[in-house]
Amino acid sequence: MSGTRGYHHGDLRRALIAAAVEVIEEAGPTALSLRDLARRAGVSHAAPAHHFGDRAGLFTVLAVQGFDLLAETLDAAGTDLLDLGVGYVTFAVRHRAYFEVMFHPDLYRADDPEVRAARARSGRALRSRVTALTDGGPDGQQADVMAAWSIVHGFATLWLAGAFPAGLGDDPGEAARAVIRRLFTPPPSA
Amino acid sequence: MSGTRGYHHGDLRRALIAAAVEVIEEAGPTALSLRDLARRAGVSHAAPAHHFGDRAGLFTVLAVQGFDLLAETLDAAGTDLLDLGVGYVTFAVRHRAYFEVMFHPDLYRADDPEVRAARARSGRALRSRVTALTDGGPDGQQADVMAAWSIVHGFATLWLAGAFPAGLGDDPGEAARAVIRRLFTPPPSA
DNA sequence: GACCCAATCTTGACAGCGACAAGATTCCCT
DNA sequence: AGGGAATCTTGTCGCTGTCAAGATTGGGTC
Repeated sequence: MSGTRGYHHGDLRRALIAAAVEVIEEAGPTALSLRDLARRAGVSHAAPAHHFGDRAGLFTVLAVQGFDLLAETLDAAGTDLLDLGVGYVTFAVRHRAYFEVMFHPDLYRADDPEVRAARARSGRALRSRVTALTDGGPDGQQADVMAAWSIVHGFATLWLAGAFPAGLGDDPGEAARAVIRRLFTPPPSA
Repeated sequence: MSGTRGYHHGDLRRALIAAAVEVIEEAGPTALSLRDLARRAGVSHAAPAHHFGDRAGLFTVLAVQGFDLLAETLDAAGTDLLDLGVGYVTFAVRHRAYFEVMFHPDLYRADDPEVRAARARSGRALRSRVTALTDGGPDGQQADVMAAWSIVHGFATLWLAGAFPAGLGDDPGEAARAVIRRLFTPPPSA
């Protein structure tokens, strides 16, 4: 499994995934082509089909890995609600390729058992952390989670789409901090 | 310009845009094919190229129309900050096709002058309404706008992606109201 | 160590797509 | 009535995903 020589690649699956992440990072999921990935890995044009079945199969694998990575990130985030949110935004920007795939269910098989499980893991991570850090009533807990999720997800999405005005610097985590602070707290009246 | 008979379609541009919105609504922007649109409109496969140049040209037109539609929606929204947010979410769900295109700049020519102008219009609408409804200091105004935008945009995106748990009903506006309430206000302690 | 099966990868082919070029048809204005 | 411009068609090219069939190799068993 040392190199790419020989009939068998040896580590093709991993190589294809790595190349896919790179391509998506640079040009978005739409630009991803199985034939291009095969070319980059130095294998024939139909080799990827064996590992992923089809294009949706590859995206399905990426979605699973992405949700697992997000769950780990959230579990490892700081104990503060702000740090948790910054962790979410940082994940989206650092692992942009995974993030974009994860929240475009039309790209992959969203009802795949592994996807459901991975998504449930990251959902549990987010939910447990938020509910532990807010004191909304029993009725308000779900709305608290949704609010926290919405504000960080919206920030990440808008940041990645380049929708925010220029001049915010290049540290999304820092910019996100000032925004997330508005959640659950009245604005600092001047 | 009565029907589709004759060499000239008469209203092809509008028909193609309408068909595009329909397709995107059902299957996402990725599924859109110029040849399919031509088929639906009953014209030859190369007819769309004359009106939009290429695929990105069509998405560019949709982005312009979408940002203008959003600007109108925000201008017409209620005077409350909650109503403004509900208006944003309602726009995203009702005009899902436009919304998805608008915030995927890799689909269209984001630096197109008309796009810039339309985006500026909707940006101004959002900014002016939010700053009028919050009392954050001069330094905090930008963060206030970004926070409001983030929470409604995140809610809309997650709702459209089917990321929220089931059982929230089918009225995104109502569900959004409980979430947006968390902005700038402490949670209702039980 | 020889053998066989399954996993892996290749070759070949097909239909659909975006894009471009060149020609046909029609509208509109003078 | 005539002519230019706008609109639409036909034909073609390379690219893509997907399927089928064959070639090669690794790993386990006797």
